[in-house]
Amino acid sequence: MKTTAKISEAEWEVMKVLWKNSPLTANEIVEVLLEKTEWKRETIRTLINRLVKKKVLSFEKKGRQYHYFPLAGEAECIREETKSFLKRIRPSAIEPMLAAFVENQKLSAEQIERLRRILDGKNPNIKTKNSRK
Amino acid sequence: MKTTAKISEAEWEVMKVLWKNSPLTANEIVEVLLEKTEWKRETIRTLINRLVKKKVLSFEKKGRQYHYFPLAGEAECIREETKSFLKRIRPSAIEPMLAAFVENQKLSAEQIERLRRILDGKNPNIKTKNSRK
DNA sequence: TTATAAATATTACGAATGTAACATTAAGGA
DNA sequence: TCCTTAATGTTACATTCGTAATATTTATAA
Repeated sequence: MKTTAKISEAEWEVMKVLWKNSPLTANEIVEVLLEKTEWKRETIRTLINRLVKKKVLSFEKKGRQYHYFPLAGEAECIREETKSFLKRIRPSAIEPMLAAFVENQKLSAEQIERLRRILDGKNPNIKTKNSRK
Repeated sequence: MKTTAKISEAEWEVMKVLWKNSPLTANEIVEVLLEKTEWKRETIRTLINRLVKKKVLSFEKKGRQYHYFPLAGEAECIREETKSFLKRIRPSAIEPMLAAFVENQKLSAEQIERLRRILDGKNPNIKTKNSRK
């Protein structure tokens, strides 16, 4: 099932804004992103429109304004993106990836803990404790 | 330091071949990728040439053939890629990412174990319940 | 009712990407 | 030496992306 169209790097910025908080008018989105980025208003508008064309965003007309909201779920888009990301990496080269990953996101203790659980969960048959001691 | 030029998704396939085994002649690369992909020989040649232009690959002439080898290190490229990937994700949305990650790569027990160590290592100041056993 | 201003829509344009076809060069066999 | 063929090099072309500028529509104030 080919779920979501490919969202470009710049377009992700727009989606993040709306996943955090929606619906928002075009101008509200623009305001947020003028802060966070160097883009011109028009650039941001273009990105919004492209996302609508891709059917990742939609909007409801309220008078003269459009109120935008995401059609695609954040978790799902992230899964897609993750898959496409992982295709690039040779399995044997996974560690630099992980290291960069953990470095770049400053994970909270809880996140680390949950992450660890995910790891455990994926290998119910393996004894994880000190499996090679 | 802006180390490596951006490597496109298709180009990554070429790099993976060479990181696994190099130097290789153009034809050797082509053979490998004809197997793994649907690409025509010419497509693969184009990708190789673009990578040379990006200075991510280089080659040594041996008679009529070129022997290609990577200029950029795999680990470094992965770090770059990881960074650019993580920029897309809101920190709070990290879990779907992790889940997809662990699902998609079938990790060996060892990899899981090392991964766990990386997690431990990144938070020397936090005591997670198993970290200091 | 009409002008204005604030929305949205359309168009632009070069670089990168995916995907090749076609052209040229040079090494080795006839 | 000259031709063939296997290498490499050059060109192509439609999309997507980044980054906007310009045009058009429409709600509201005068």
